[in-house]
Amino acid sequence: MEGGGQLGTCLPNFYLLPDHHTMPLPPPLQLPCHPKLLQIPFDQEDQPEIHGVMLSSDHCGLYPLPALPLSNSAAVALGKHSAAAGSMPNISGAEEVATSVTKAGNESTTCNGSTTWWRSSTMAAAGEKGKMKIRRKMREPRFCFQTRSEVDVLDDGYKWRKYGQKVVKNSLHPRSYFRCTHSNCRVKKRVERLSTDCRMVITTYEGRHTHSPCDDNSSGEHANCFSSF
DNA sequence: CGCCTTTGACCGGCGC
DNA sequence: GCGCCGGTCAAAGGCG
Repeated sequence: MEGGGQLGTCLPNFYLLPDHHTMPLPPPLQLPCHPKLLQIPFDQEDQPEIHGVMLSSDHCGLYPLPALPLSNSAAVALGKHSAAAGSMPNISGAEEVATSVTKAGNESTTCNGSTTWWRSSTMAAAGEKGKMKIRRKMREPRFCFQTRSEVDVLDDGYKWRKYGQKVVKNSLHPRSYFRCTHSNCRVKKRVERLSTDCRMVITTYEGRHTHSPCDDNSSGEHANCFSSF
């Protein structure tokens, strides 16, 4: 399964967000190694939307989890507040936390949006193939980050079921497709290794969880359960 | 026995 | 229109 060696959680459960709400966060990714980069994919050109935070140095905790109703400002402030407040011990300074937004079609190959990722959900919703094109541009929020790791699949507190693996062009390593096992939760993630550096793992989340991580871990393995969503 | 991974087939979008 | 490509499905087998 997933989640080889886990690194100890080094992040608090709460961050002060810019709108002055104290938002409980899900357990951070428990990375077996150092995440190097958290990229922020975009959304539609007319609806730019930040989906994550880019971290430029080594950290042992990230919060790209789709359960977060991150607004644009929230995503930015998440990094700034947490770093500046010194609540993330491994973050050396706020200046190392940056954000970026790219637009559709300008994605890096590591975060490249699929052309049909929305198919199953929209097909189910539409009930017929002919209506798919109408919904073509509807996108789930996505989080993409890059991690240096020996294991392919990082333990982010959620339970995933692998539903496919595909060798993609210009990549030496196959891409794996996962779906959240929680009922009524359609969050997906893709995991692949960089062809240029096999130590780097690219993880892309699509959608937002409708539940907390602890819903998937009733054993209480994750002490940082958040209960507000 | 239930849940998981594996893997080939299938489908639709997109570029030419 | 055709072929390539990425994403998903679903059957089969494995494992606890």
